[in-house]
Amino acid sequence: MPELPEVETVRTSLEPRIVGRRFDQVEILDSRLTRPVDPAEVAAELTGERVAAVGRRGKYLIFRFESGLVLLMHLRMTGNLVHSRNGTAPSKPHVRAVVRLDDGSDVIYRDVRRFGTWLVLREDELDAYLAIRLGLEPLEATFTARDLAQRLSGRRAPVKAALLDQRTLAGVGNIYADEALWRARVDPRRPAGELEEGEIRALHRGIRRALEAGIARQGATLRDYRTPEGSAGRMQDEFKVYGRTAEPCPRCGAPIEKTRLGGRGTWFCPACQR
DNA sequence: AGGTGGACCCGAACGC
DNA sequence: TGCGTTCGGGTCCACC
Repeated sequence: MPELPEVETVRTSLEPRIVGRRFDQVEILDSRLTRPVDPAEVAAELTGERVAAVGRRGKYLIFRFESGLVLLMHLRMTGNLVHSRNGTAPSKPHVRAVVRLDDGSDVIYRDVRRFGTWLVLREDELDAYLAIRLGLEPLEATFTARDLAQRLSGRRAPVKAALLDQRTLAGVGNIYADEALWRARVDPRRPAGELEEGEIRALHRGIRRALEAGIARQGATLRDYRTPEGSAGRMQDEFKVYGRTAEPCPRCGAPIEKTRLGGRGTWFCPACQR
């Protein structure tokens, strides 16, 4: 599932391949992708646009065009971008859109579960759209433990549920939430507002370290995620707790437990996460 | 008002 | 073997 590290890896890989290129042809094969907007309308808007920059905010990819148009893309769970230099779009299953660039290469969007979204906005609409959905960027230098404390204070929801809320901070999903809480030695079931100052600092550090580790390994490939060059990430080999039911905690050796929190599978060490 | 659970999807894993 | 059921997860939305 693409979370911040996976989306950042996609952004980094795509940037040199797409900046300066023009969208020559745009084919949108699944109307769910642009719903409620007609896919033909979106394809027409994007055709002829030249890419000025590829950005990221939380789990969103942001394609900025020279005209001031913006394509805001969310991969959700199984969305996947492939860059094909030869141009020939590989006849793979679940292709939902194809963009032919002016150098003859193709950007292919695949999505098994069809949850991903493409939204076209004007540059001046972007900040407002993102501001109501997303909190601070956890890897920005301006994101401090104090900011985290402020976002968590007074909240009775389990701290993991608060981390999954994208308005608390942007980009942490189910995997990195569990990994960050393990690093911070914090029990995911604790009410967010009851964490002490030292625990907040540890959590702040744990979030950043977990996300940085994910970026350094080009994300985690469990099933669908691939970089645009088609390679798998390696972060799944470094998971401390995620998906490791009954395996020994890498820190204290106690068996990892699985529970359910906020409707999601949650893995933690019952001995050293307090 | 903040918190929670279901809907949206579909392939894989599981159970009988 | 084969079929039906369950699972999973990001975001939105309805409902407490």
